[in-house]
Amino acid sequence: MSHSIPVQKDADKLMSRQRLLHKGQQTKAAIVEAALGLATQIGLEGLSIGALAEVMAMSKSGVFAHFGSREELQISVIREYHHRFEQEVFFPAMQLPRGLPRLQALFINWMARTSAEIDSGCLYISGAAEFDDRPGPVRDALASSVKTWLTALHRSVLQARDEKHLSADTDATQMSFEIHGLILALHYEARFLKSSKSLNRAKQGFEHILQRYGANSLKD
Amino acid sequence: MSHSIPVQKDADKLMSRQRLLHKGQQTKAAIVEAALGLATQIGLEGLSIGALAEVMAMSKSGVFAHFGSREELQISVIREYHHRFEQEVFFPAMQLPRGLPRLQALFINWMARTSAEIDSGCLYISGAAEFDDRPGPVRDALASSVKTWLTALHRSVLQARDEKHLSADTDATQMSFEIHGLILALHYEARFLKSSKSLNRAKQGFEHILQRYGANSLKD
DNA sequence: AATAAAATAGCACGACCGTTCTTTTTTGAT
DNA sequence: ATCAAAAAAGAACGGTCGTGCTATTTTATT
Repeated sequence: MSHSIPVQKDADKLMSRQRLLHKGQQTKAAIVEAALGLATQIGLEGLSIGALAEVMAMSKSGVFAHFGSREELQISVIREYHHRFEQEVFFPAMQLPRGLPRLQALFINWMARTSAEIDSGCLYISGAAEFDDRPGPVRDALASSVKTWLTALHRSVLQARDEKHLSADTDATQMSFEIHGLILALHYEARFLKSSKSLNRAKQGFEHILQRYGANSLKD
Repeated sequence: MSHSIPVQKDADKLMSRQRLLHKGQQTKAAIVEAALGLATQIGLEGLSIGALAEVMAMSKSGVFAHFGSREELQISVIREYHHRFEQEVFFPAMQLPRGLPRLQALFINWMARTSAEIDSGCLYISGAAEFDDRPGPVRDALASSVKTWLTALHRSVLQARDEKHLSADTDATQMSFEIHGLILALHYEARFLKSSKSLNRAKQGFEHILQRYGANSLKD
């Protein structure tokens, strides 16, 4: 009440609202992080509020209140994964020049994200298997994230062609499909079959694809 | 008691034992078939005895008694899938001459099994995602089946090389890896992303791989 | 220090889970 | 037709699930 100008008052209210929600958002972020860890191990479907509460040393209802439903929790996990995928795979590659360098970086980062870490799997892959026959908002969120990423990959192939790093008749969709296959095979053989060589298999497969689509030398 | 010779009596006993177990095995087979249908839709983990009993119009305990545990039911489903995979993918291809024709048939049949049918997914793919971090007998049964099949594919590549249908320096493991990737991409994009074009993408990818590994013309 | 709001806990619910028992029905050979 | 064995049903168990409701505690502002 001691404030002189209304504008200042409104600004304070905004500030206070932010701080008011502070603690809540903080723990919610921590819950989502833990949930992401669980989901990448046992799957989005296996993710249960009870188990999550135990990990967080909280009550079930305490955890639940942050989301309002299990589906909303799952969607929050997907959004968080999307965000990390951007940070670790997409943005770093965007730093590199368009064309082959960027495309190659996307693939390398993608591989690392998919299989290099021992414990965590790829939510885009495990989630697809779980939700391919289960319509609903969770599936929609997952598919939307995946499509965003695959579109970015596709765009990067197009750019590489435009930059004359790939032959002019390159079918970008086909090439993206084949690259996607390599990642999926890497994930499958590394995570399920515990094959240690699959990272090199994927790398070499990528080389084959580059040759196939007439990639020029990187130094030109 | 009216039988004259003991040998004949023993033979009858064997017959009767077979018939004695007849009805049980019959319904068990029907249950496994229904379970396979459920598992390919909602996953091996999602498969529940209650839902299965409802589909079969039986009691939960009636269904349960045939397996003794849920894990045993899951393993039975995996065995049944393995059997059908052999029938529909492997054996038909074995009818063709060694080398490229057989390899190509394996791939074609595999594609058909994986995605052509609208409703049912591939248990080897969905199962891998579910059990890549879940040790135990179910995972073991699944991995064993998958390895048997991938080994057969690998052997077929080796034969194609031996028959001079592929270039002499063909890395069979690498080529198998790349083929596997195509199937996985097909499954992913067809089933999850509902992309109708992916079958042709996979076919063309296979052509690219054949060219890459120096496949000769099929007619020679 | 007081206060309103936000965050968390506690408790209970109905539903489904896999599994174990006991009882009934069905089967198939004599 | 008899009868033992096999198959199926029925009922109940402890457990976990997601969720709703009502306290209680914590937070951040005045």
